[in-house]
Amino acid sequence: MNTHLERFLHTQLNKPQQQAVTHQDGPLLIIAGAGSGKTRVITARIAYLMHNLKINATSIVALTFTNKAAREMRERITHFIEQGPMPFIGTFHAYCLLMLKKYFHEHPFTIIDSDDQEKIIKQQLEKRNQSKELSARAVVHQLSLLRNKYIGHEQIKHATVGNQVLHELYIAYEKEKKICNYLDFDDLLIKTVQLLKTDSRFQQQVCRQLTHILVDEYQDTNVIQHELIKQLSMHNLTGNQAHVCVVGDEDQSIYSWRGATVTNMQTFTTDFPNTTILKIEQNYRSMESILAVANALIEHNSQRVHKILWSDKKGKNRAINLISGSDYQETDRIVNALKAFKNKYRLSTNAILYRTHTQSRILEEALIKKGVAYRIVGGTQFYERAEIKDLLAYLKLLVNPFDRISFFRVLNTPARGLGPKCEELCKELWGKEPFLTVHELLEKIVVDKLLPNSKLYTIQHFSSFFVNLSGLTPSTVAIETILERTQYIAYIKATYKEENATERIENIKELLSAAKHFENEGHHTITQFLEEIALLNEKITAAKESNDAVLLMTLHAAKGLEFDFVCISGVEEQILPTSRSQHDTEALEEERRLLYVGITRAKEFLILSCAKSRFMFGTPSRQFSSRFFDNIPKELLPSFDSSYWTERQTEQFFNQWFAQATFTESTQKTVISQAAIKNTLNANKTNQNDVKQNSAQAYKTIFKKNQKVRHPIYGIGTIQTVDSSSNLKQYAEVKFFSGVKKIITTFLEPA
DNA sequence: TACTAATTACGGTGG
DNA sequence: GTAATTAGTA
Ligand SMILES: Nc1ncnc2c1ncn2[C@@H]1O[C@H](COP(=O)(O)OP(=O)(O)OP(=O)(O)O)[C@@H](O)[C@H]1O
Repeated sequence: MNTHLERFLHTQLNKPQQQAVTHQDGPLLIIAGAGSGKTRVITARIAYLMHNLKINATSIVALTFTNKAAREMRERITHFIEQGPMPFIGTFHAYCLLMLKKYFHEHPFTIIDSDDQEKIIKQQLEKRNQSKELSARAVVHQLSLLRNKYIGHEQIKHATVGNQVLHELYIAYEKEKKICNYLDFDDLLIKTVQLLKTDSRFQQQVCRQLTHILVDEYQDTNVIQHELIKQLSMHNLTGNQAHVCVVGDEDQSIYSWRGATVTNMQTFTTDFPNTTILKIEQNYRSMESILAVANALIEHNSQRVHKILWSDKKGKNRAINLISGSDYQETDRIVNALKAFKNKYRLSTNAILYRTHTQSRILEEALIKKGVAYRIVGGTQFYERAEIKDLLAYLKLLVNPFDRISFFRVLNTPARGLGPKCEELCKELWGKEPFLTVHELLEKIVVDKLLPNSKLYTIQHFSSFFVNLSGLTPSTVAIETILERTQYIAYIKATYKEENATERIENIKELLSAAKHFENEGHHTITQFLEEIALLNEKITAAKESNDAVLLMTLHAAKGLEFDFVCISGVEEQILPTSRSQHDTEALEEERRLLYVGITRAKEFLILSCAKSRFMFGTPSRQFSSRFFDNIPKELLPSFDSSYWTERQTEQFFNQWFAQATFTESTQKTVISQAAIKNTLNANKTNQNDVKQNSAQAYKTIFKKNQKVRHPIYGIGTIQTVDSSSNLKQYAEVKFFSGVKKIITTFLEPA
């Protein structure tokens, strides 16, 4: 018996949690607020099942929607289960892929991402001369919603009746995928559910041993995932329904844009009769002053069941609203805050969260400049980079010779004279004979001499790239051979500038080391490699968590995680809530939940940050603080406008906030707002030296007419005139978005 | 016919 | 800032 676990069960869980962990009769639905220990229940329950009830690892499956949340679960479980087999813990998509890989062998398949989906639709739209009026992206999204909402091809098709265009596009899209042996992400779920319903052998193999199913973040599941759980629970050998345990929080539902519906939680009891419902309202994560902010905010949503979370962690003044003059200033302030907190907390317990990936760029710049280690989670992802996609396309062709998207991607990359005309010819031939492989098609072009001789030689050369390689070739060999034969590195060097080229070559090396990594794990062939990376988006780094770094990620990605210090950047109108949700109450409520999720990630300290101006799509824009601030009483969330603070003052501010807050456990009466304001005011009077020092330093920077410069408040501008007549100060007239301003050059830096 | 350089369009959260 | 598109050239 694992005494560590025993002790944990008795001392580290409250009553409802214990009940949830040990519950054995029928389905279980746990509705509990943020930070109330839902994930802890799931992980402890898995450990309990394995240790106390001696359930096999293979009989347990734990699912969730995002990679990050899945990883969090997996890591927490390793605290209980050090060795021996682990149950499957991962995303719905990963689980379905695994099942298809193991038990579905009718034909090999290639997994396509949303880029590829858009390409297929775009082609269809072009065929129909509608590529101008409809965006491929919108169509893909539309189809995805339907395919996640309706079960089975017929139902989906039926759902498109009434929209002739969508109907036809759906049919054409499905047909194209079939010809190319493609499965998109939605298909992983669709196919699995379909097989579970119709293929008794598949059903047997998948469900035979399955007796316990656990789902985290249930509020973010969509109809087909709900159906999957149902199917999975029905067919094990015991003849009884598998034990289903799901946990969720309606207030954290942030994926409705991809079909997630809290209805799944509301109707859970009807789909799973005799469900026991448990509720937990104690929050163990956040200081109560942070939780108060979250509670106040979420109260403003109309579509929710009233609940108030409470916390025992007494700490005052832990949440503030920080206002900056510009986005650049905002990032500087954030870095300052990080530096102040660094002494107590490891960097990796800090996170900067934002609404959109694009916001990360400017943060990244500031962090590099100030030498703070950081790690961006998600974002422009490794496997989305052009050079990686090119190489993977060659590899995918080895595995699936019907893969047209990959074929057209590499046919003329590196450029070899097989341009649009050649592409046109291929499409025409495939129109006539859809079931030709890429190689058969090229063969036909050569044999029938459908292009001038010089081109035919090029085609033969292209075909020779694939000779002696197959899906069974070891990954590294295949990658190296393709690199060699296509002269890909030389092409990169010739096409891109020095820096850019080396970066791309680095990425290619990274891909090679990922291949080596998987070879060492026993996935030797290129087929296996592609399967392994199909659902990945980040690169594989050997020592992932070892280097301590601040985490940067979207609010969506942060769900299910927790950090000592959280800073949410860009809490502004147009960003959070996003401009697209302005007039849609439901969408606005989801934005509010998104902020709620962000706030409730913080354990000790929280900054909601906004700037008065920001570069949006390359142009500067006046920003207004988010309407959500109006939902939070000022007493709970004091505001500080830092627009005119010097760096010294900023440091002092954060140091003081931090120092004061750390001893709030004792009766602490001064509120930070007073103390901090006093402090900043004093600093303003006494810190003249700062300015002088700065000016002496900055005077060395020579500013010229037409030079692009950056100002902490006005952002980027162009110098019109420079006035160096005074020997104390240098002035410059700078043209900003907001107009021409006369500025002391001390405040400028080259942009 | 294809390549290169210049111009223009576009931009949300994830698997 | 990037990707797709377009105009101009080999
Ligand atoms: N009974 C408990 N006693 C002490 N600490 C607890 C208890 N239950 C949970 N915690 C701690 O509270 C924090 C939040 O728990 P957990 O992440 O499981 O919550 P959650 O409900 O999954 O949160 P969210 O829904 O926000 O993702 C964790 O640090 C966890 O270790």
